[in-house]
Amino acid sequence: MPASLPDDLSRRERQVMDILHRRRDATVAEIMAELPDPPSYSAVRSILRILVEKGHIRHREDGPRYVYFPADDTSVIRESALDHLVRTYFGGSPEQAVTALLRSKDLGLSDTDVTRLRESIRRARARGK
Amino acid sequence: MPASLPDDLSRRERQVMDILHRRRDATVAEIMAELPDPPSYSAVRSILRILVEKGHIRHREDGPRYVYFPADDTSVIRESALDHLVRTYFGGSPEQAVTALLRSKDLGLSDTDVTRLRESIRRARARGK
DNA sequence: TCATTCATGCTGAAATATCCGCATAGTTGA
DNA sequence: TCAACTATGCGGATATTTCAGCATGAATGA
Repeated sequence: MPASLPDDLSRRERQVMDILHRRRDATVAEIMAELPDPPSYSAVRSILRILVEKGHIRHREDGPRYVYFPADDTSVIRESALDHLVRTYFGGSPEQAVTALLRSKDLGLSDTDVTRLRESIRRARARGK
Repeated sequence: MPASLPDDLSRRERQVMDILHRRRDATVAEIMAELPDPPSYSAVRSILRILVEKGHIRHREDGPRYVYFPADDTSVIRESALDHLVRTYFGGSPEQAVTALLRSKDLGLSDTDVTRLRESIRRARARGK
């Protein structure tokens, strides 16, 4: 289960994996363009080669070039990422994480809305337990 | 804004930062105990020294020993981590992330509950916009 | 008191990651 | 056709990370 081994990734490797998760797939040139402080084309390909060896990504051929993409199932990886985030930054409490998300700028909810939703979650949870 | 520069962290450094965020603070021995495939005491202290130099952590003295803790404000770091997660794994949509969280095992909500809550969020959001 | 224990500061070596260049092969268009 | 362009495969140099050992000083307890 490679998804549960984030310790297996170096700095650059993690950057590349993030890009591939964001985009779903990408060519070498596209990855290079998105990398912070971009190294040479060859350097990017070296990293990709290593990621393939480690089994984190795969590639298909699109005409003359390769298109790389994450090897593991997206939903599994998402769950793993969420779990890690909740445990690391929110004391293992998904509720706290939800609350923080509800306050996200992009959602544009009022304080009243957030309070109300939190209450709904609390009730639903009490009911289930 | 060090919190927005996760690219500044090597593998071991990231592992240590995760531990410190989970625990809020820790001694060298405690960190060593939690590290996967633990290196020597000296090695851990080297990493801590680097993290201090980079400004990511600080320490206070507790009797004869140091207690290390993250240098940056927790709420800021949480927000930054959430933002990164949402952009990387959920197409920049906080709603999708919330939904995934609501389905979290630990919350124990039924499908009906989740659907209902999602609907509430959608409505609240439409109202606000 | 004073030996033991446990802490830190520092330094350098080993392991790993990062990066680039060269050789080669396929594609494209004049 | 064939020159220019753009791929990939591979090999190795450089830079960074990771690690451990030694010197030193404070706390501890017999």
